[in-house]
Amino acid sequence: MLAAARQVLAEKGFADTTIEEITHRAEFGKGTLYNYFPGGKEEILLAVVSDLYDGLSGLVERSFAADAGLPARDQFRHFMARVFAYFTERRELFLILMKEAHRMGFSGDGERVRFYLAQREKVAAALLVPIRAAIESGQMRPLPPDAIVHMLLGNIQGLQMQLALQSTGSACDARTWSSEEASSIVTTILFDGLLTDLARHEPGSIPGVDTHV
Amino acid sequence: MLAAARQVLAEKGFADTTIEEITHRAEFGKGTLYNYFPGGKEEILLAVVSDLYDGLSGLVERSFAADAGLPARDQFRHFMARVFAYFTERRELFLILMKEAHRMGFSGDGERVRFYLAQREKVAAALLVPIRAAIESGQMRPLPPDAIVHMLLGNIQGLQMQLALQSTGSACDARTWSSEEASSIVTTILFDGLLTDLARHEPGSIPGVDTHV
DNA sequence: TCGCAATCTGACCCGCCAGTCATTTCTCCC
DNA sequence: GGGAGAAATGACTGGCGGGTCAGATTGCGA
Repeated sequence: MLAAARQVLAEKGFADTTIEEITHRAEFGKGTLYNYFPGGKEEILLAVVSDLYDGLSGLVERSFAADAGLPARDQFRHFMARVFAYFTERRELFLILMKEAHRMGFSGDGERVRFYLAQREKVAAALLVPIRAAIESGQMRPLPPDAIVHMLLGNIQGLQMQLALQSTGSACDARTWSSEEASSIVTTILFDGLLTDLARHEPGSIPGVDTHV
Repeated sequence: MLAAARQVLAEKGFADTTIEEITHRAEFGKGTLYNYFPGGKEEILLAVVSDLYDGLSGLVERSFAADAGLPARDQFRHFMARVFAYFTERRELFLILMKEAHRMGFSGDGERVRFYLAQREKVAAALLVPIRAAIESGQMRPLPPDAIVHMLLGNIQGLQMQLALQSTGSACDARTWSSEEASSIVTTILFDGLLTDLARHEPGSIPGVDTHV
């Protein structure tokens, strides 16, 4: 039942998904769905999203547990390759993330927003552990860990979008990347930075800003 | 009219927006909207999104033009601060980006996908110019420019989401960042990398990957 | 085999809203 | 002022889909 909902939600998005399509694909009657999910469409969306984030935070925990002891850089590179692979095999999860999950955070409905934040927190909390560890062991620059989490997630999403879009025909010019290449690139940028050594001044301090145009 | 549509779309999202609410807020009759936008709801969404991306790519061009001659690092730091400020002042644009723009890229409808890619291309093309320049001048690591674009956009979105969510009450523990702080953090990570010098081995090469768990 | 409860079912109801179009209001030129 | 064309209007309609509930089906224990 959840599987059917996941499929349809990924294909059409919440708004265009009809209860009938879900139940039909699950080979159930419409009323049955309301036995399991009295809250109707809304509740089933929440269940699917909650599942999704559980899967993600589980992946975070398993990945870093498997790589305990390795240098931080390798831990994160492996982790990202696994995330890319995970979403590549489960396209529908990524689509739901894109289409529905994020928009919940901005829905204006306090209830939903709290739910969304709680979901996101699952993943963020799991990621904070290895980040804090890497900072404490002196391998990672002591920047605000939350910021690192958000950038990491943003990067993954950005590249994953690129990977997803390139498969949607389109893409015209760009060559395509495998998830290994993608994770290498992300890791290089994140850990080593974009600057060449030539242009590097004094990494380690956050310089001040004056940016008024 | 577009302004009204922008407001309502930002508040409610495409699916929950009614034509009546747009026209009412614009102080027009419903029929009038169909004079200007015969394509109805769909067409008005496209118009708003197209506007949005024009604004963004304009910002890219203006920002880098204003900073021509500065080191790449400063150009990009200023640029990001401007983007954060831009979206902070125009919350509704960011909300539309979150709620509607991205999902178009995965809508399954070829027409929409092509439109979305064209919009995104506007911004990507504008960003490629300074990135290529920075690589050619030896200031930036010679990674695939498209990848850099996507990561940059992903980072901006990730942090901007954080900025937006922290204002939505919530946020519990985390302290809040200004757009200057945010852009400093992003710049530091992007340009200098996460590694401390201690842990840095040989920046400049992209190491191979073997990531099968 | 029967009876009862738990589960399933889908026809139906009802509110909602995109899009239409006959009518009214504006505008501008003679 | 008058008239013709353009622009604006909003009551109306058709259909669509979320949610309900009375009845059908199943499963199980006696």
